[in-house]
Amino acid sequence: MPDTQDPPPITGLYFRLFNEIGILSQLSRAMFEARLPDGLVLPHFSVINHLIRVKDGQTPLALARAFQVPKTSMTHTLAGLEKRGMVEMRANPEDARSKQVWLTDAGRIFRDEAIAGLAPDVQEIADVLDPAEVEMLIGKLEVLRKRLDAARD
Amino acid sequence: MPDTQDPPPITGLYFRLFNEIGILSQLSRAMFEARLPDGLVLPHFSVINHLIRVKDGQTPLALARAFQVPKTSMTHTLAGLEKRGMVEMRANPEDARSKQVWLTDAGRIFRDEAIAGLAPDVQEIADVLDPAEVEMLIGKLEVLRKRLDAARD
DNA sequence: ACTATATAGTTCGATATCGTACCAATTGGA
DNA sequence: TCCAATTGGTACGATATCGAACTATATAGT
Repeated sequence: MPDTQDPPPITGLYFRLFNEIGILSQLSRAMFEARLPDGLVLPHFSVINHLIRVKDGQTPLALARAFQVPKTSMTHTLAGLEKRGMVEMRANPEDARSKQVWLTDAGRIFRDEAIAGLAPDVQEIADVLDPAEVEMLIGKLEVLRKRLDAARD
Repeated sequence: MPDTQDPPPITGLYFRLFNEIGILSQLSRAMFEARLPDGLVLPHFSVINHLIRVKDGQTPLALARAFQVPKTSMTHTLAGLEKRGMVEMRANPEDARSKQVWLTDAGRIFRDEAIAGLAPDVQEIADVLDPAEVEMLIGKLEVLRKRLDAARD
């Protein structure tokens, strides 16, 4: 049997951090999706929310980049949204290879209802972590994300 | 067109937090998996690592609970590990319905090599976030996780 | 002891994710 | 003006994830 070494303690620390992040991602996603209409998952909501917060009429590729997912994944997500009437895909008048993604009324309603349904959950979380702490957390996590981002290829 | 309301600012803050967590989970997982042998993904590593850190001989159900995944997902992960000779599944002498998961030498070697291969990445991250900050982050995230955990069913 | 219920694990089907390969349109030199 | 390289998007295949239903064993109540 090979002797198995413990990793350097520092490495273990960072492992724990990413493990915690992974579990939280999984738990929060599951909680979130439990509130969404059947067949819709987090990326569906995220895309709709992004189109409202930033602007609609964006191209699929721009959305894929915004969410750091492969463009094939975005194609799939958009197909689901279009099938359910949440968005409309139109030709891009500026580039015939490309398309534009436009929100529909159903899409806006879906987003409003999802946010409203989530409010109780958010309240529970606010009980254990106050807004100032959340701000601080977001700041640290952003630093981390930008670092990982820069390290990609 | 229905008028779309912005969510209360507080809700938006928590949204940003979970969004950041989700993106980090995705990025760190992708980076990690790029270092693993072909066909092995994060859950494979995580299970092996857990068996070493805690103890092997655990049942599939115990592992599923430790990772907060459905038992069907664990069955799938373990099947992949067994196919690659990283673990051995044996009957549980205490309960004929159940099994035990034991590490093999190949499993231990796989884990050591994965950790070694990851060291450079960890170093890069340590450059932007020192260990004390990481400790603090982990603490806050744990509070959050326990809250979400308690809210499940 | 017997039966109802609970538990451990797998099988199966649906959907998500993502890499490779492909097509069509665009762009940037010669 | 061509043609090569690039870019936007999709089709397809492999694998991951997970819920529902199923089998086998264990346990609890009578």
